[in-house]
Parts: sequence; C-alpha cells; structure tokens
Amino acid sequence: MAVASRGTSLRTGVSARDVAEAAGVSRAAVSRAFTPGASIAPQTRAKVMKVADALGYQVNSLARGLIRAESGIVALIAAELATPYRSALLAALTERLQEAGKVAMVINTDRSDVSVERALRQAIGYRTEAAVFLSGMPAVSLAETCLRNRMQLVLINRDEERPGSVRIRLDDNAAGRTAFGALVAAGCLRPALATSKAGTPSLAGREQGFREAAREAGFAVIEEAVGMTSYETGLDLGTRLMSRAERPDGVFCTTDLIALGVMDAARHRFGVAVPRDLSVIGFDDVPQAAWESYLLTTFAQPVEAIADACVDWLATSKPATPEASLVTLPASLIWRGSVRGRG
Amino acid sequence: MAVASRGTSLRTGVSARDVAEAAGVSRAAVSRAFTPGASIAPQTRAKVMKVADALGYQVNSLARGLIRAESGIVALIAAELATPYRSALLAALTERLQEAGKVAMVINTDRSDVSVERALRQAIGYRTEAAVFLSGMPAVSLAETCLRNRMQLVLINRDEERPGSVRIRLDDNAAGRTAFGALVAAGCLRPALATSKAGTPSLAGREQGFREAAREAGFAVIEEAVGMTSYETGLDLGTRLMSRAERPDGVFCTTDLIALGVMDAARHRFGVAVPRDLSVIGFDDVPQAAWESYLLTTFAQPVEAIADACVDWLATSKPATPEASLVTLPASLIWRGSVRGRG
DNA sequence: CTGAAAGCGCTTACAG
DNA sequence: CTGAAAGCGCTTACAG
Repeated sequence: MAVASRGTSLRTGVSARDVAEAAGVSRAAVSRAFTPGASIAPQTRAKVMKVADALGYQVNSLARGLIRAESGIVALIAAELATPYRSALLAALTERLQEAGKVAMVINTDRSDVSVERALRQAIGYRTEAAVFLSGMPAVSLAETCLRNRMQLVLINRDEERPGSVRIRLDDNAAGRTAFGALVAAGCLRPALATSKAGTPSLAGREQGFREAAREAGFAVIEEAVGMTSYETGLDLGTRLMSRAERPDGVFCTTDLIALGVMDAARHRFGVAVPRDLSVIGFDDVPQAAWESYLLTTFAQPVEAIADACVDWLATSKPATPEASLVTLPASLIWRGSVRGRG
Repeated sequence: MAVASRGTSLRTGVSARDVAEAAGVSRAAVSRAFTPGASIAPQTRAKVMKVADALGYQVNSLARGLIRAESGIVALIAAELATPYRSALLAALTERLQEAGKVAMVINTDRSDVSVERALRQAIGYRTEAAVFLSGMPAVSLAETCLRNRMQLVLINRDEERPGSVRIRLDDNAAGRTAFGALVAAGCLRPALATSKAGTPSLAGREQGFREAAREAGFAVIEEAVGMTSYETGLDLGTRLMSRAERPDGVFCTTDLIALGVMDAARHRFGVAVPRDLSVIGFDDVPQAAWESYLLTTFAQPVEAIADACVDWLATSKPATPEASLVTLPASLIWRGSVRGRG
C-alpha cells in the first residue's frame, strides 16, 4: 500500500488521472498532450492543457524518467568552484544547458572522496544522462563509473581518451609558443616560465609550447614551479624569480592567478616595475586581469565557446557512440599593459 | 508495454529483481537492505549487499522518489554565479549539501525568464525538496511557485518573510555602524558612502547603519550611488568621489568589488594614496581583498556559517512548517591595510 | 486519433 | 524478520 491516497500526487496533489477525469479524456491522452509530436488531435491537446493549467498539473519527471530514456539531467563535476575561471565556466555551462532544456546537477569534488562517491551514486540513481568534468584532474575512477553507467562524458581540458566521450581542449601548446614570441618581440632577453606543480594537461601544454619556442630560438628559459595553482603560489613564484642573482625580464605564467601573484610580489616586495623591468603574460583572462592595478596581458579562455561545444555535443551525439571526439579551441592573446612596448 | 525487457533496468541492466533472484530473497528484502533502519536480519542484508555489489546494482532514485517523500534534491537558484562572493557561497553550499547526503541542482537566473521558468518546472518535476535563493532579488514569482509546490524555502539575504521558510541574513546594520566607527577612529573627517543602485536588502542595511551612526555622531556623509554591484561601478564611484571639490578622506563601500574599484580609481586615476589620503573599508572579504595590491580592510561574509545554517535547517525542519524562521549572522571586521593607523 | 492495459523499478503496510 | 501484493505516476505498443 502506498503512502498517498489513490490517484493523488504526493506533492502537488494533482496527477494525470485528475486532469484526465476533469477533462473527460483518458490518462493516455493527458500523457500525449505533454509529449511533443505525440499523435493527438489539436483540440484534445488544447482541452487537456487548459484543464492542466487550471489544476496546476505538472508532469512528474520521476515517473516519466522511469520509462523514457532521457532524464534531462547532466552532472557537472568540478573542484575549486570559487575560483574565477572555474566559476565562469560553471556559469556559462549552467546557462547553456538550461537553454537547451537540460538541468544541471553539480558535484563538488573538493572534499572527501566519500561524499563525492555518494553524490555520484545519487546522480547515477537519477539516471543522469551525461557528466561534464570541468576539473583538471578528478579521480579517473569517477569517469569509469560514469561510463559504466552509460552516461555520456564530456572532458574539459583532460587528457585521457574514452570511448563515447568528447574532449574539449584549448590549443595550449600554440599559446605557449605565442607567449614566448610576444616576450621576445618586447625585447626580453631572460625569459622565464612560472607555473604550478598541478601537472594538469593544459598547464603542461602551455609549458611545453613555451619551452619549445625558446629552444628553437636558442634561448635558455628560467623555470620555477611550485605548489598548487593559486594567487599565493604566484606570490611565491614571483619571490623566487626576483630573488635570483640574474633576474628574468619577462615571464609567462601558466595561469592568471599565478601571474597576478607574480606581479604583486615583484612590485610590492622587490620594487620591480611592470612592464618596465619585467613583462608578464598570463592565461585565462580572469576578470581581475583587467583591473587597473594589473592590466595583465593574457590569453582568453573561450568559456562561452567551451560551453557551446559541450552542449552541442550533448544535444547531437547519441549515447554510447563508440568513437571519441576531440574539439580544440584557440586561446587568443589579449593585449593590455603588462608587456613592454605594447598595449 | 514498456521499452526495456522485463525486470531489466534501462540503464545499468540490473534491477532489484535481479539481485533478489541471485541472492535468493524477495524484492522487498533487497529494498530493505538499502533502507537504513529497515527491519531486516543482518546476515540477509550482508548477503544482499554482496550480491548487489557483484552485479553493480544501484537503487533507482527515480523509482524510489516516486514513493518516498524526499527526493534528496535541492535547487540552488542564483544569478551572477561567476562573481567572487556568489561563487564562494555556491561552493560552500554544494559541499555541505553533499555531505548531508543531498544533491544540488543549480538554476541560473542570469538569462531569459523563459529558460529559468522551464528549469524551475523541471526541478519541480523532480520533486525537489527545497529551493535556496542565493541572489539578492530574483523574481518573487519564483519563490511563490516553489512554495505552491510544497518546497522548503531558504532565502539568503532577502527581505520577504514567507510561511515555512528560513531567512538567513547578516547583521548588515551593525556592520555599517562599525564601519563608520572605524573610519572616525582612524581620524577621518569627511566620511563617504559608496554603493550601487542594486537596492538589495543587504546593501540597504549596510547603508542604513552607516548613515545612522554618522547622524548620531553629528557627521554629514558624502554619498554616491551608481549602477550595478561590480568592480566597474567601483571605478565609476571612485572617480566621482575623487572629482569632488571636497574629497572624502574615508569611504565605506558596501561591497568589496566596489571597494577595489574605488581604490583603483583613487590611486591610478587621481594619485591618491590609500590609506594615507583615503581610508577604505569594504564588505564580503572576497579573496582579492587580501591580495597585496589591495590589502583591503573589510567585513567577512561568514560563507561557511551561512551554508551550515542552510543545511541544518533543511535537515531538521519538516516540510510545510507553518512558522518562518530567521537566522541572523554577524559579519566581523578583518583589519588589513586600507584604513589609516591600523593593520 | 483514442482508450484499456501492461509495465518502468521501487517501497511499504499487511499477514505471517 | 520475511514475502506477496498493491501501488507511486507515468508512457507506449496494441487494437480499434
């Protein structure tokens, strides 16, 4: 025996049966009225809709999801949600998803694996259609679990290829090369690379590109890598760089947060003028990069384009497609005031 | 006739029936094994769990939600997700909710009302238990809709009282008063108030407190209010303030983003030294406030405490409680370097 | 185009 | 403690 009284929704108090009775049609007709493209006479649909509206009826997605394949739910799996870049991506994604008629469930992987595991189980329990991994590197096992449960997978800035998933990434290598070129063009003779130890594929790509371009041009690059990706490690990195006997005169930071920290350390702790004594280039184009204290020259993350690519793929691709796709987006350099002689 | 073959889950391929058969128990036993506190023998549960694990069985929340009252889903309704304060709140909330065994669905209200309306309908369709409004002021009608569908409501920094909901707010008035006191104690003679025109209850409270304290102390306050709450309006506000014949020597900004903009305008556009010529106090304690270019003295938003209060209330309060609750949290002043003579 | 019926996967009184 | 049975609210072949 179930909890609610017969034919009455637990929540709204009105089910399809009620609408059917009030409209003088069958339950099936009510269902058809709410299914686009179902075979139902226009007048019947109109009548049903009118009654449904009057009664405040809403289709119960729980029941519908039990039968139909698609739940309309997509899980957004991410860490460091409060970070400028990550939050911008999350905002863009929720907006696009919503416009595509989907709904976003977010799973925060910052904390204990236990709660993440449980949250993911819960998402699976709701027959979530797809999982989007926004983070540099959440546990590989999570992706496995999603796959095993036949979710579509979208991997943003990650490395591994998986059957039936898309990877959306930027051309990080090209950006690293461009950064080196910009520094040299600004007259830098002692180029440096400042990065974290996160070891994320996107960071690695930027580092690689920068190093390659330097090698090809016959330059030695001063490298410094430390901690996690944050403003604080930028401060640390800047301090290390400026404490060297031979100070660099240009630095490519693999992230804006790092670049901003490097600038602050150089200026406030060493009295180094940017860009006069030190040219700085960042990556992400976080809002703070445009603030008047920084005016950082940096690469823009095409956040909107990433969100679009993600939602497009979800909309068009069929679940369990065998082949994996790859979308590579460009990151373009935004000139502001932190590189000598430009901007 | 349904789509999948008999007794087989659409997704995982394994249902409770399969587990029951393999374990040699009834379907009810399987259900009980997955229900904490259900009346089932320990050995039976162990046996079921073992088989379930081996088969990769997961409870289908869709089906469970159809019967049980709680879905475990809570909707987070917010605008400006990419803003430092809002994203910090979102991060804290998702984390806490997750630890409490709930799952967060986020509805982004930045864009078209159409998609918001639809997303909310979808959340309702999933029998979402509660809605948390993080924004200053989303459409009142949304809250009405939630209420009509018997969701619990958590209103953060909002004004309206509603039956069966909690309001979580800060003591903004006290903060405004404290800010005034701090400015006067620093020797300011021409205190100013810089705010946006958002007209949010929290902003209004801070403004009020500041004005009241000034009036009581016999000071006239220089006021400037403009645009939305952002760094850019801070820049605008700072420019207006510094363009006055009689420049203020201390300013309380109702938000950190505004304060940071005011500082940048004062320093970079007018060569005004902070805190020597101008003391600045903000509100929120956004990460950027601690950056070395700013070292802003500001009030800390107790983001974690807000999230805790929200989740606690959700966990303890029963749906459809008639009386509304109010939780008021203090905002404490964090001394850094933007006020003369302190920090 | 329409309705009666079966079924989605689960839970929960009921009777033992 | 356990199982058989009813039911949650919906959708979809099937037969008309």
